[in-house]
Amino acid sequence: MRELPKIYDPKSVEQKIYQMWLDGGWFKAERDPEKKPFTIVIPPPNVTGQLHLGHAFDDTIQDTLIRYKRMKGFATLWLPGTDHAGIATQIKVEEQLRKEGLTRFDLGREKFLDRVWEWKEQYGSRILEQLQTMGASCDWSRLRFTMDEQCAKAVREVFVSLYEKGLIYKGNRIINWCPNCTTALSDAEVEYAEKPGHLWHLRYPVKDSDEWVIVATSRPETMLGDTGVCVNPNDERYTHLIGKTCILPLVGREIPIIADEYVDTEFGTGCVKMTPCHDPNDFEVGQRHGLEQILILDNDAKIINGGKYNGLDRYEARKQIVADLDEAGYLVKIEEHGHNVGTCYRCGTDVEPITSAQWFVKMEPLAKEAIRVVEEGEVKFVPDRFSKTYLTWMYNVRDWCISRQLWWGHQIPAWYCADCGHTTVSRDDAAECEHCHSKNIERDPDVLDTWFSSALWPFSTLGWPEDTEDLKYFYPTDVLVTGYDIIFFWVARMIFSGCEHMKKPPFHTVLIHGLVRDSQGRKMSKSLGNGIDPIEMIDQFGADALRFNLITGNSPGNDMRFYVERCEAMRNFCNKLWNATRFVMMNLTIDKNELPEKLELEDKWILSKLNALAKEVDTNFDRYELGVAATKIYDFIWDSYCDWYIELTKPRLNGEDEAAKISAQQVLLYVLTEILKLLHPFMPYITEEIFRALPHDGDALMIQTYPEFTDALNFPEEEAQFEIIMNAIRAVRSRRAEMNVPPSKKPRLIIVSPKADVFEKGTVYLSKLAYAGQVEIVTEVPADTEGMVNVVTDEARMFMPLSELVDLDKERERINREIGKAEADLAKIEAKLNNEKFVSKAPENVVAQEREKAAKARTLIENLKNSLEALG
RNA sequence: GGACGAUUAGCUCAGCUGGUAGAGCAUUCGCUUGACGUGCGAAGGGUCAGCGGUUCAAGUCCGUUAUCGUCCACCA
Repeated sequence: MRELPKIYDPKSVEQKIYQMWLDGGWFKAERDPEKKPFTIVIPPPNVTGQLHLGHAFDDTIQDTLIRYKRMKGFATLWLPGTDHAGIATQIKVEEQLRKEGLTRFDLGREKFLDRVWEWKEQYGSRILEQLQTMGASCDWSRLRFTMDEQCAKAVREVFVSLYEKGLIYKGNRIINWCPNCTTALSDAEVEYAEKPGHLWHLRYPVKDSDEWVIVATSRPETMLGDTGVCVNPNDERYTHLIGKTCILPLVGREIPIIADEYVDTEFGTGCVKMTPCHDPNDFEVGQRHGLEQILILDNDAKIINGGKYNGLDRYEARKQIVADLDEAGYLVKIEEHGHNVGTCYRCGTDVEPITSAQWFVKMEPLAKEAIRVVEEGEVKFVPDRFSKTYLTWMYNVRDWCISRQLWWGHQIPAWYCADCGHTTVSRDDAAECEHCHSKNIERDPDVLDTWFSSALWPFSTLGWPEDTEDLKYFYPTDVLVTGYDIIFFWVARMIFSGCEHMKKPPFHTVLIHGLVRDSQGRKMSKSLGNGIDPIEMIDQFGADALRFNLITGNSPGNDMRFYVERCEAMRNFCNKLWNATRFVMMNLTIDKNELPEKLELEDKWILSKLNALAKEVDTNFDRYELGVAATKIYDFIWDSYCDWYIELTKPRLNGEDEAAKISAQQVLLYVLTEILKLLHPFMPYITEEIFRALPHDGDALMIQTYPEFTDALNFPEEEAQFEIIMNAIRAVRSRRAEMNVPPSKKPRLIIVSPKADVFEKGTVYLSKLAYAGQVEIVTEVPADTEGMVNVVTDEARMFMPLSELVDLDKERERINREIGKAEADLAKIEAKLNNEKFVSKAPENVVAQEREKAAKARTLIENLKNSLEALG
């Protein structure tokens, strides 16, 4: 038998164990027709990223589920991979280039992409290695990347088939433009921030008249692109102006005054300047009224088509234009006005609405099925409230802008003919225009939104569009685990993509978790410098401790604060389990894990509790209540097994009776082994390491069968009996603590109880755990108890001859206090039982429970009163 | 403007389908108790945000108010 060190050292264990799992090949998913599949695809982390606590949390949940299902006999596949993360990665490589004094344009597209691939080769596996330190049991043989050949094929197929169905189109529409990333963004990629601003009131003279209109704007510089002024048709102030024109100040352009219901008569002046190229609403109005479109900002948000302002940055232009308007007398007033500014979710730059030719996915037809599968429960969100979030979004979803003016990504498979103008969209790279067969064609330089390829992840990773064996066996996947922050980006798009291309939603459950925040509840971020590195936590406390910290103490969908102290507490728990094992091992003479024929009362108690635990844990897993399950296992190990059961076996282990010694070992070993199985999905490393050290069957703990409830080990009667003894022990300990009696002092303990037979079985426990010298069980109160310390429960009266410590007055006072409390309790219970409605309407077992409580309370009171009397 | 979440012990949070509250940390007291002081035993501490309702019974269900937070939409 191996000797274990006194303190558990995760560092010396984790790598070794992980290697052992890899060598065993147990992560590798096998398609087994005899088994049910259970599949999770990982939310692919950015290939250039580093593991942060959010990943650690997400991945711990997934690994726990996968390990549980694996032990439950499912053919499990946890498919790992990384995301090419278009903008994020491109920015990183461009930063690197900048240090060399280069831009991507200096290199050119091809060379730049080579550099990105180089970067990917260099850093792309870092996050995966970090994932491994967490203990992730991914099938690394199926590792995928959103830019690998297989995924590219899927992307191409999806793009072309959607195009053929008319669900992808190119259009000149208003989109969100990030001037820093110089690309279009989807609506989902814009974050809104409330910022203080102003409302400038500008005077636009009406042509051939002394009149003018005053428009209010928060973006005066966009006036350069104004092609109209709009009022509400029912606004009597302005009806006479409708159809007239005004002269745009500074520019001199003549622009029409139009009427549209869109204008709110209550807001501002009731007159709105129309800039169709740079405001989504103006764009819509402009379309309705055929307003001219004048683009006044280029890709860097500098003025174009703006005369003397050309080349100015948008904010610089604002200053100048306002100054010029003021000088020329067109500025009426400036009001303070807070407003929401859209910013780029990648770089934080203010986003500019710009009309631009981009590719879009037509969402309405796709959303229909994506709504149905959630409404009809084919896809369930846990917690359920997120289905509402999802549905609201899906109901109101607008067309998805999928083209990005980047180089890193899946290039759009569209070729434009210079001769006939036809667009060829093709699965294979086009060599000629499909319409006029001209070779004079050029490919669209843009790439697709990163989320376009992630949306296909649940089936592209399994081989689609090929009809592979993996796809047939593992699709649809089962559970998708992710944070609520990417429901729109990713979950929603996976669902409609799965429905459209696979005719089946990609998973039946979406398990949503919250964000990991710092100890003050702030989001962890680089700029705040409040991030905690999970690798550092693993280094300090072990992966198991980190995992347990993350999985407990939070509820699904809610954010959690991360406390390093909790990691420490969990590290202590590991150590506790480790030392329990040391205890078992140093007493172990058997080499086989089997239960004895004859079970003692305490054996039945612990086995029965363990059995009940297995059942509860199963239920909790079914409901995705992983934290609850983990806490129950923790409590069982620390309280039931360590603090009670191990202590209870000591008399047997140290006694003379060989058979008793063996049976204690057997139960200790059996329960410990079951504990390891129960705990393994949560704390894979330490449990596996301990399992190896114990006598065991099978190659590894991770492929053992998970414990299940069995009638054979259900002993409710014995459990209840043992609880009586435990209560007595607790009562004695409590009394002793109150009186400051040290454990070394072991007085005689006289027990008077109608349950003498139960206590008879418990004398050893009482002497061990209640520090009793000699335990005497009698049916009548002996005559000489006067002046002894009284300990009273509802099952027994106990006496300890510690008369030198007893202050009779204090003792009376204490007992009277206890009587008072017990009587108050009883009064409450009796009030309930005397309530006719309660007795008639409450379920029988509840009423019976109350009756039992009342009986116990009465006994307690009686016992206390007798004790009081006996004091004299 | 709309939706959602939170409000429980000093702090951070659990509490599943309603049956008079739990954990970790912190605090106090005691302990070389032959696995563990990263430990053991004991103790203190909560009108479960307020109000109203349903019910025999409400931290739990319903309504409402307040405070904080998140998301969505957005009127220039």
